Amino acid sequence: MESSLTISIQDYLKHIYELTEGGQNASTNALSERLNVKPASVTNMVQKLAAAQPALVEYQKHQGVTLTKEGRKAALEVIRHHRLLEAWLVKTLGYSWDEVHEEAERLEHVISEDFERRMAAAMGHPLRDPHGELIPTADLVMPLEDSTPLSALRPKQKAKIQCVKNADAELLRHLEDLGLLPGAQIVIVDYSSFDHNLTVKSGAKVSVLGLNITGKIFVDYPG
Amino acid sequence: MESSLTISIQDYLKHIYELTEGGQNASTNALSERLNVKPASVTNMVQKLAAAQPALVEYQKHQGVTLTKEGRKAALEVIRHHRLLEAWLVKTLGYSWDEVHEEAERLEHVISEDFERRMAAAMGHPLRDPHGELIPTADLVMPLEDSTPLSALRPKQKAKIQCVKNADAELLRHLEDLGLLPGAQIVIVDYSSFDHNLTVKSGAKVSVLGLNITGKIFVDYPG
DNA sequence: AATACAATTTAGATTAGACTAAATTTATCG
DNA sequence: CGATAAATTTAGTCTAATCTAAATTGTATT
Repeated sequence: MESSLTISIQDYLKHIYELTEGGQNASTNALSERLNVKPASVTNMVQKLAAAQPALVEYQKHQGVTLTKEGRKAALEVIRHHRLLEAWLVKTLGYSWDEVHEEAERLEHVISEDFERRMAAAMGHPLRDPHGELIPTADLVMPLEDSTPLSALRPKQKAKIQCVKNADAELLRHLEDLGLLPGAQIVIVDYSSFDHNLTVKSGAKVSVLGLNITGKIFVDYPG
Repeated sequence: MESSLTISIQDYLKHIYELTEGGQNASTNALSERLNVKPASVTNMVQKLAAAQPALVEYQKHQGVTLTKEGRKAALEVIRHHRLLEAWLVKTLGYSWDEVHEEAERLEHVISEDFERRMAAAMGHPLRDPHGELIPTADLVMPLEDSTPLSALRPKQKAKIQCVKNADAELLRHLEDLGLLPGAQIVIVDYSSFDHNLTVKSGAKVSVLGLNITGKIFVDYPG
């Protein structure tokens, strides 16, 4: 009985959170895509959710959904579970960063708070998961990102890859082949609007555009 | 999509398996108790299950349920997950043997076969879980128990505790306090039908009857 | 063999979460 | 500013798993 929220409510909260990070509302259509549920079903669910849990979720017809502060915490709980699990599975069972997401996706809903604490402690309370994503703290605060999007860098700048966001397994494997994992040192070779050419420290030259990239690569502020 | 069985079907199979180990059928009432579901619901579910998965489950009105060979394998899969998870959680996250059951109960339904393999490999393919229960093999065979019920021992016999079955968390804590964990050396002090008195190696004298015992303690054949 | 009790099943209702099709609202753009 | 497209919601249906209450079947006992 650790949590009275059903699995799918946790999923709704998580995806509402992710869609509202930029400050906007989460539209039923956007949620529909992410959840693989038809828009009409999302409307229905979101209406019930807002009626049943007004402390978590705010909904207005045709305006989409937002989370309350408390709702955001509930979402961060799920995200913390997910990211700790990814880190844990990579560390203790040798999962690779492209395999680990799917497994964590299922486990995140069923682990106890005790499990969460034990994992965190066993890893020394890590700040980031294997993709470099920030892990919400135990008191459910999302730390501030202290790095910069790739597109903010100028040619010749040196940087270290910090985080690879929203990439699917195939892209992750590709990036790994190229050595573009979190921690990799890179130098910006050429740069124009969306044509990011960069060289990893080893000297290999890669076109990020050539990877048909959909996610974003974040890097440390260069020193 | 690893498995097309829903969670509750897995639970039905697992409990049918456990109830039919002695060769009998599993009655709807017995299942009802274990699953915390009303008998009428069990009948209903079991009828649907047998209709939908005749390769797994056999059902006859008023005669209860049995598993086919294939059904038994499906059940052993869940039991293997459970026992590997218990071993894994105890080993890597420091869970105690009385805490670990509940967590494994939830996780057993959502881990992948890959997860199962990785755990098994990481622990060197253990034969028993923390309670001493045998872990079904990777090809889903339940190994033969090579130890003996406590009640088969005679006074003065020495033995080593191998397995503590079906005990709840409270009893497990009590047994732990007394040093009666798997691996403990014991000597049978007195014995009469159900009044098992035994002495642990350390010298403490314990009445197993006094513990109001509900599970069974299995021990190695004494040498 | 008759009766009574327990176990099991049937029948019908309920709930949650999804779906489709149709209606409505909002946005866009000549 | 009105027409059309896109997004959203409404209304009604479906399925799975449960429930309760009532009916039935099986079992034991005298």
